[in-house]
Amino acid sequence: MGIDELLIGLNPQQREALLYTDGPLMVLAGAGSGKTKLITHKYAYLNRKHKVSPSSIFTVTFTNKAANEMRGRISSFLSNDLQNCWIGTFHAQCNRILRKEIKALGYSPGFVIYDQYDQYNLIRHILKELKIYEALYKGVASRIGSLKASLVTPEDFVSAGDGFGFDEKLAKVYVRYQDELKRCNALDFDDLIMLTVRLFREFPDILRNYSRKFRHVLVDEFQDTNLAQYELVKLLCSDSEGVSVVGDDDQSIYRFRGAEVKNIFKFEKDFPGLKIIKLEQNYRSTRNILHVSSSVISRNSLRKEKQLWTDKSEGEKVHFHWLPDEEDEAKYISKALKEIYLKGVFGYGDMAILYRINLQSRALEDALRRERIPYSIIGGMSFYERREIKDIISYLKLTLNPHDNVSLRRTINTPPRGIGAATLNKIEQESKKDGVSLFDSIKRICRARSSSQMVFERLNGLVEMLERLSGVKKMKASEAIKMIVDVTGYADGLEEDRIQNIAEFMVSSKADSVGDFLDRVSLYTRMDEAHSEDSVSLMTLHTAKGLEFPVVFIVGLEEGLLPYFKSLENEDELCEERRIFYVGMTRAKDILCMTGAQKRRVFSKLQDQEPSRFLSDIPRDCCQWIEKVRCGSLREFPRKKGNGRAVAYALPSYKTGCRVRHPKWGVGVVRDCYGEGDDMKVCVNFPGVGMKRLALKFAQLERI
DNA sequence: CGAATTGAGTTTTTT
DNA sequence: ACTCAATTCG
Repeated sequence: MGIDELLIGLNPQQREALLYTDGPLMVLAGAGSGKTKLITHKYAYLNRKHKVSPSSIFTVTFTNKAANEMRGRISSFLSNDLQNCWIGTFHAQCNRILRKEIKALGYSPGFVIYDQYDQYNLIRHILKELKIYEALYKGVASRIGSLKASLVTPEDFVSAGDGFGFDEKLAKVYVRYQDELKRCNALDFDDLIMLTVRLFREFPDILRNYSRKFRHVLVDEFQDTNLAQYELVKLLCSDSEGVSVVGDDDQSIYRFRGAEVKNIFKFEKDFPGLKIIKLEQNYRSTRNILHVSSSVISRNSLRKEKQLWTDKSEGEKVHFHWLPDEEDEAKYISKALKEIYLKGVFGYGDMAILYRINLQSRALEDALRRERIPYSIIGGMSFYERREIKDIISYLKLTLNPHDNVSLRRTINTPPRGIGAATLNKIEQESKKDGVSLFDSIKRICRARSSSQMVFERLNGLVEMLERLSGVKKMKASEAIKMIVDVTGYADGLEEDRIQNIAEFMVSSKADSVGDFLDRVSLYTRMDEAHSEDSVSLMTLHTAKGLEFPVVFIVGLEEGLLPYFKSLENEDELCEERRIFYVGMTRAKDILCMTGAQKRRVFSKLQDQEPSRFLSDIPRDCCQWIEKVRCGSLREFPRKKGNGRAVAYALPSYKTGCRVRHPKWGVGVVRDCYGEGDDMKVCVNFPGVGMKRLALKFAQLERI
C-alpha cells in the first residue's frame, strides 16, 4: 500500500493525527471513532514515509488479541515482515525486555511468571506461616498489586511509614512475598512492569539502549494505564522522536486494577507542547444508540468533553424491558434473539449479551439452551485455569526452574505418590531453616538420609523424576508435555474429558519451545479467545471493551448490579460504573436492548430490585420502554414522565411444539413463533420437507 | 495416605 | 447457591 493510500478513507481529524509527527500527541478517540484504523495506518505511515523500521516502533495494546489484530492489519499494508516488531501488551513487552536484561536485577533469565492463582497460593502460604488470618489473602493480594502498580517496593513501603496507608502486617507479608518470589525466581504480573521500570531507572545505560532503539512509541487504551505503565512509557520515549497515546477517558474501566484516568490529564503536564486531537465521528452506532449513550455518559463530571456524531441513520429505537424475574429476563432475551435471527438480517454471531458480573451468565445459559440458541461464553473459566492444565503447566515450569516452590507444592503429590502433609511439613521446615528452595531441601534430606526408608524412597523417586524431566526443556513443548504425562503417570485413572483437555493443550503448543509456550500461556488471557462465527457471545461488560456487535443486549439494569453495590458509596466508583455501562452501550451497531428484573436471587435470597439510576438519564424519545409484570399485563414505566410508549407484549398463539397441518407439506411441528398481529410468522418443521417459515396471514395452517 | 464429608466463606471487573 | 478447603474417617 502506498503512502497516499494510507490517507484515503481517513477523516480530517484522523488524517491530522496521522500526519502529526513533530512531537508528543494525544488522541482522544471516542467510542467507535476508528481508533485502531488510525493506529495501524500511523504505524504504516511511520514506516513508509519516515523509514522507521518495525523494530523501532514500540506499540502497546491492552490485550494480546488486539495486538494480533493490529499486527495482522499492519502486515496487510506493509510488505516488511513483522517478525521482529514490538507490538504487544505491556506485560508481554516487559517480559521480552526482562528475559534479556533481568540479570542486572539479580534474577535469572529463566524466571517463571506467576499468574493470579499462583500468587494467591503463595500469599496464603505466607499468611499461614505468619499466623495471619488466611482468608484475607485476596485482599492482601489486591493491596500488594496496587502497591506494585504504584511502583512502591516493599522497602519503600516499610520505610515510608504512614505514607501508603501503612499496615504493619501487610508490610510483613509484602516483604516476605517479594522475597519468596525472588527466591523462586518468579515474577508476578505486576512485577513484569515494576521491575522493568526499576531496571530502567537503576541502569540508565540499559534504558538508553531501548529508548534510542524505539524511535516511536504508540500507546493504545491509554486511559487504562496505571502509574507503573505510565512511567514506563515516559522512560521509553525519553529519546524518541515521537510518542502517540490514544485513549478515551469515558472508557476507563479498570480502576480496580490501578488504572488512572488521571494519566490523561497528567500527560498534558508532563509533555508540554502536547498536541491533542479529538476523534468525534462515530462509525459504529446508529444515531439513536449514540444519543442514548452520550446522554448517559455526559452526567459524569471530570471528563474531556466530546461531541460524538454520526452520519448514520436514526435506526431502531433503543429498547428497555423490565421483567418480573431473572428467569423471565433470560427467557425474554432468548425469544428476542431468536426473533431477530429469524428475520434473517443478523446471524447469532452478530449478537452479544453483556452483563456486569459473570454470575449472571447462568440464567441466560439455561434459557439459551432451552431455546436451542448456540452461544459461547467469552471469559469465564479459561481453558488454562482447568486443574489438569494448571498441573501440567506447573510441571513445565518446574522443568525450567526446579526452585519454583509454588509449582512444586502443587505437584508434589499430584498424581498421588505418597508424599503427604507430614512429609511436606518436614520439607518446608528444613527449607526454611536452611534458606533453600523446597527442591534443594528435598535433595538435602535424601542425601543426609535423615528420614525413614519409605519417605526416603518416595522423595528420592521424586527428585529422580524431576531431574529426568529437566531434560525436556530442550524439547518442543508438545513433546515435553507428552514426556511429562508419561513419566509422571499423570493420565492414569484420569477422567476422559480431562485427558482430552491435555491432548488439546498439547496441540495448542504448536512448535513452541517450552519457554515460549509458557510465556504464551502465562500472558494469554481468556479475553484472547476467539469468538465463534455463529453463536451468541456472552461476556461481562469489561470483556466487551474494544468489541462491537450489530445486536447488543445489556442485562441486569438494576440498582446494586449496575451500578454494582460495592461501588455505591464512592463517587469515583459510581462514575466508573457509569462508564462501564457506557462501554456496553457503545458496543452496539444497530440494535441495543436493555433489560432488568424486578426480583433477583442475590446472596441466595430473592430480592426486590430497583431499576438502575442510569436509566433515568436516558432520553425517552429514542427509546421503547416496556414493563412486564408478573400477571402479564403492561403498564407505563413509572419512574419518569416521558413519551416512551408501552407496546403490547403479544404471546405466541402457536406455541412451540404444537402440531399443524399445511395443505402442501402435511403435518409439521411448530418450532418458533414471532411477530405481532398481521406480521405473525411461524417456523414449522415438516418431517421430510424441512424447516419452513410461514406468515400466518397467508399460509393456510390448521392446528391439530 | 486418601476419600468423603462437613463446613466455612464468598460473590466485580482482569493484564 | 456454590465453591473450595479443612477435617475426619477408613
